Amino acid sequence: MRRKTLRNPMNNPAPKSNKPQTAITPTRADDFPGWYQAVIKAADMAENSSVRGCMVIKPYGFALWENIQKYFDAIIKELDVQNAYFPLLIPMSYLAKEAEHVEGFAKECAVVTHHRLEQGPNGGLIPAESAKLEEPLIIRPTSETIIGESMAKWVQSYRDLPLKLNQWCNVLRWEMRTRLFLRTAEFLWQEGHNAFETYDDAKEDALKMVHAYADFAEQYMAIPVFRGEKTEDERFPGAINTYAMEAMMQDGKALQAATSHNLGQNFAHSSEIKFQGREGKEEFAWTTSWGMSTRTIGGMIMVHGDDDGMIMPPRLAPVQIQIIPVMKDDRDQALLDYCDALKKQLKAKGLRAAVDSSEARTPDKMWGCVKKGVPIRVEIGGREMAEGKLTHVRRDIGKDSKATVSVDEFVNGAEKLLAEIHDALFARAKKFRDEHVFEVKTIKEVAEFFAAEKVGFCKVDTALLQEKEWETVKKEYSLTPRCMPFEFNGAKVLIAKSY
RNA sequence: CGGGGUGUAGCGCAGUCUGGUAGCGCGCGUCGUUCGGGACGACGAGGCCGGAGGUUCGAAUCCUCUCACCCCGACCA
Repeated sequence: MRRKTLRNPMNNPAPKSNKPQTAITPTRADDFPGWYQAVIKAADMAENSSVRGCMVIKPYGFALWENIQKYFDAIIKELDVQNAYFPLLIPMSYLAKEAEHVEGFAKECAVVTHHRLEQGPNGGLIPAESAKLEEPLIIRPTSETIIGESMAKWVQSYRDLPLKLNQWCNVLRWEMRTRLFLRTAEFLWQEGHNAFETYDDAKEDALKMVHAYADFAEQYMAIPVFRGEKTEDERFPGAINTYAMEAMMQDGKALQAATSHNLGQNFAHSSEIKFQGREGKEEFAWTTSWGMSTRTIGGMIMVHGDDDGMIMPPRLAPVQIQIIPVMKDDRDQALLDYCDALKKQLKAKGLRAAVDSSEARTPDKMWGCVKKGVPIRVEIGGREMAEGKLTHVRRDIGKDSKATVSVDEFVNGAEKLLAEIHDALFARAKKFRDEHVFEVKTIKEVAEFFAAEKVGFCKVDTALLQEKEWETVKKEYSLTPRCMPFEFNGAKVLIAKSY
C-alpha cells in the first residue's frame, strides 16, 4: 500500500524498483524541479495562490522568514542601520529619473491608474473613468527613487552623513514565469539604502554589506557562498559596482540571493541628495543599496534538502527540537507532562522546542518531522520516562544517529548538538560545491562541459567573455557569468546556469 | 507575445474517439483492531464535469465562442 502511494501518485502501474524508499517523489535525481515543489508542499511552507505569480507563505515557511528577519535585523542594527518605512506606491516619473534604472525595471512594473471603481455596463466593476490618476503610480519594484527623495530632504550637511536606512517590505516585479520562493511577482525582502560623504565610504560600505550577507548565509543558513563582483552586463541598473553572493544548488545551478550595489552618485544626482561639505561647497552624496529576499528560502531547500524532504539549518529552523511522545494507550498525561517539562528546560536555554501532542499516529508524527526538516527529533516513551531518559535523532543523518541518553545530558548538550548539525550541513554543502567547480581554459571547453550535461560552475579567465564565441555559447546553454570572486581581483569569473 | 498542453470531489487522475444521467486512488469523517520508522478493516461525507451558446428525446462526451491555468522560449532577487 505504502509503496503504491509513493511510487504511483498517478494511479498507473508501479514500476518495479530497487530504489530505497523516499518520502518525496520525484527524487532529486528523477526530476529536480519536481522534487523542489514536492518538498515545499510536504514541509507545508508555501503554496501558489489564486493570484497569478503570487504565493501564499504558510505559517511554517513564514516562521523561517521571521527568523531570517530577526537575526539579520540584529546584524544590521550593529552596523548602525535604522529601520524605516516608505510608500508602496511610487509616482511613475520617479522611476524615470535614473536612465538605466528605468530601462531595467520599466518592463516589469505594475501600474496603478485609477483610484475608484464603479459598476460596469455588463455588471461587475470597472475603474471609474472620472477617477483616472493624473500621474499613474507604480507598485515599487525597488525603492531607490522614493527613498532618495526622502534622503534629499534629510541630508543637509556632511554632519548628517552617513545616513543608513533599511526597510523590510514587499516588492512587485511582473515576472513571466514564477516558482515558489525563487521567483514570484510579489516577494518579501529587506532593502537597505545608505548615503555617504565620499566615494571610498560608499564603496567600502557596499563591500561590507556583501560580506555581511555572505557571513549570514554561512553562519545561519549553512550555505557556502562565493563572494564577488558582477560583470558589467549583470550589474544592477544604475549601479557602478554590483557585489553578490552566489551559492550552488544540488543540481549545479547558481542562485544569487543577496546583492549590494555601489551606486556612486547616480541616484544622488537624480534625487538631488546634496549636502554642504567640510569646505562649505555643495556636494552630491555617494549611495549604496543592498537587499536580501525570500529567495534565500528556496536556496536553503535546494542546498540542504534531501529525498525525504526539507532539512532546516539549525540556527534558522522554526522548530529546532521536536519532542514526540510515544504513547501506548489513548493518551498518557504523565508522559505529556514529562515532555512538556523537557520543552520548558530547552526553552530556558533559548532553544526552539515543541511537543507534538496531537492525536496523529506516532510514525506519522515522525515523518512529519522528517519532511519539515526539524534538526533534532526527540522520542520519549514509557521506558525512557521511567528511566529519566530520551531518544534523539538528527535529521541530517537519520535513524543511524539514534541515541538514548539522560534528559540532563541532552538538555546540556542540545545547543552543541545543533551547532554540530550546522557544521555538518555546511561541510556537506561546501564539499559538494567544491567538487563541482571546474577550472576551464577556453570558451570551447565551457561549451563542451555543458553540452555533456555536466553539473556545476566553470571558472574561466574573465578576458574570455570578450570573445565572440561566448555570446553563442551563453545563449545555447543559457549560461550567465555569476560573479568574479574577490580573491582573483576580477581576473576569473564563474559561469553557470542559474535560477 | 510565439510554440505545445490541460481544465471532472480537497489533491492526483480515468471516462470524451463510439452521447444514455459520475468513477478510481490518496486525503477526509465515524467505529474497531493496531501502535518505538510511513498500519488495516468496515461504513460514510464529498462533484452546476472551467464558463456561455448550439445540435439532440438525452451532452463531461459532438459543434461554436470564450475564460483560466501549466510547460518550453526572450527578462529577472
